[in-house]
Amino acid sequence: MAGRRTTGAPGVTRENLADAALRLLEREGPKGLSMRKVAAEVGVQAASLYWHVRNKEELLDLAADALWEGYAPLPEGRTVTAEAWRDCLAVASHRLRAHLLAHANAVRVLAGRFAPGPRSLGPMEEILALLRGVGFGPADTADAAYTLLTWVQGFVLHEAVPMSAAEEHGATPGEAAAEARERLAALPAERYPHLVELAGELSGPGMDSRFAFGLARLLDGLEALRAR
Amino acid sequence: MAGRRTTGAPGVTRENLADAALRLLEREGPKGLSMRKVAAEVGVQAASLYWHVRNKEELLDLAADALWEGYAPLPEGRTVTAEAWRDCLAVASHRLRAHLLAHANAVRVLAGRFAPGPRSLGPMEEILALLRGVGFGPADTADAAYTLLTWVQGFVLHEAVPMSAAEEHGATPGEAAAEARERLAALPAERYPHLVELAGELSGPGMDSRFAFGLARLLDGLEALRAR
DNA sequence: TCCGCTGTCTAACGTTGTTAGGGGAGAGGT
DNA sequence: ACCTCTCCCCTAACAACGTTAGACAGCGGA
Repeated sequence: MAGRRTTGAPGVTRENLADAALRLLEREGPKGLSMRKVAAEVGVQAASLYWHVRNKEELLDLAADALWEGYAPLPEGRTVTAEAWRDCLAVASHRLRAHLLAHANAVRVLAGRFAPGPRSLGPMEEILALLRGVGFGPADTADAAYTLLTWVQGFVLHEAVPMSAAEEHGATPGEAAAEARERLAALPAERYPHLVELAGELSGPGMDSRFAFGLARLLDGLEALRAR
Repeated sequence: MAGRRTTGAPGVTRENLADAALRLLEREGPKGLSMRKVAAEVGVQAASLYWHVRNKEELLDLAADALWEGYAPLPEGRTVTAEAWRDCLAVASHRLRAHLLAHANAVRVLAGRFAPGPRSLGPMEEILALLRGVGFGPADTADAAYTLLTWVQGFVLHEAVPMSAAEEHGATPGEAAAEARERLAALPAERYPHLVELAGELSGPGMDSRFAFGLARLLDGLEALRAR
């Protein structure tokens, strides 16, 4: 038969459907995700999916949760010292970004869909634990974790969408960045003086350092709060 | 005839198509946006759209740009004093959030699509000007503006998606928040101890104060950088 | 008058999400 | 042995979608 699953437990389960959707998303891009293709991926006809899943919306929720499969919690046991909390939060943020960036196509489709499943709450729990563990109060912990997570996701969304779009168009990241820079520099300078001036700074491929900058500012802000 | 445009200059232009798409998005939600309906909204058959627009993707880019029509630049003229830059950045951020939140349905569809048009760069230019005006260097300005914008968009995305989804489902924001809290509280406490403990703090409808918190931390971080 | 351009139309293509209804395989009871 | 029930998949079809091809009406200029 044509399309058969390749990994994991055999049956047609909700879990396998979510995995298949994710696999398809990553392989064929956002437009390549249809019920029929997901069905084919698990070796079944499209209508059969509706036995396991209410509709496509629910499948996407499942996929959004399955995205976090294998997102390991921080190296267990070692409690976070009061001095090292900054570094711990930093590596947690970097891991978060890396994980999302590794599924750029999925991020593009599933953005804003994180919450329905328990697995997608893993990162939140991890960060909450970190903050509470070093003395932040309940309210501050909740707000700080929320700030950090929304920022990382907003950042990665901006990073992943052009990446995934460029790939779909058959361009390298470097080309895409260069084109973005040119578009900025070509703007009317009297209306957008600073954008034109900073075109080079804004559209470089140096996303790593940009992420580090934002993270440092955010952690500085949290440190100031903690110092009170 | 059935559907006719109601405002603006008469012809079928790219601009009017973008407006119609935006209007439709807000009125009927994300699934209500089809080429046929946009065409009907401007009083024309679907195929005619392709004279003005390459495809739906391009229409959405246009709409993402048109979202920023009427986003007035800050009260002109008055230069920002070195003491007031914090407040200025804060009101700029609040205006940004309010503007996005006023088009929650559109945000849900157009997320990550901000960049193609010049109008959507207005907020960026505004913030760049502010930062440069108070002494930040070129690189810091670019990174800081990027951080701020990505955070606001990530925040609003998380805020707008459940809002728009709940409305589609016919629920009030309060009900949606209560349901979210219950879902968090019902999680396995041994796997997600902090999420369960902080369910109340995390899922309250107090989005305004949560936004203010994140903004304050970010501005604190920027202030620390500037003080060096 | 004829030409070419602009902007719309009708008709159709293939694909999508989704529903209705049928059927077979296996378990369990009698 | 038979019946029945539940589970799971099937085929067939629907309306709606994005998109293309090609024809036609109105227009300005040669």
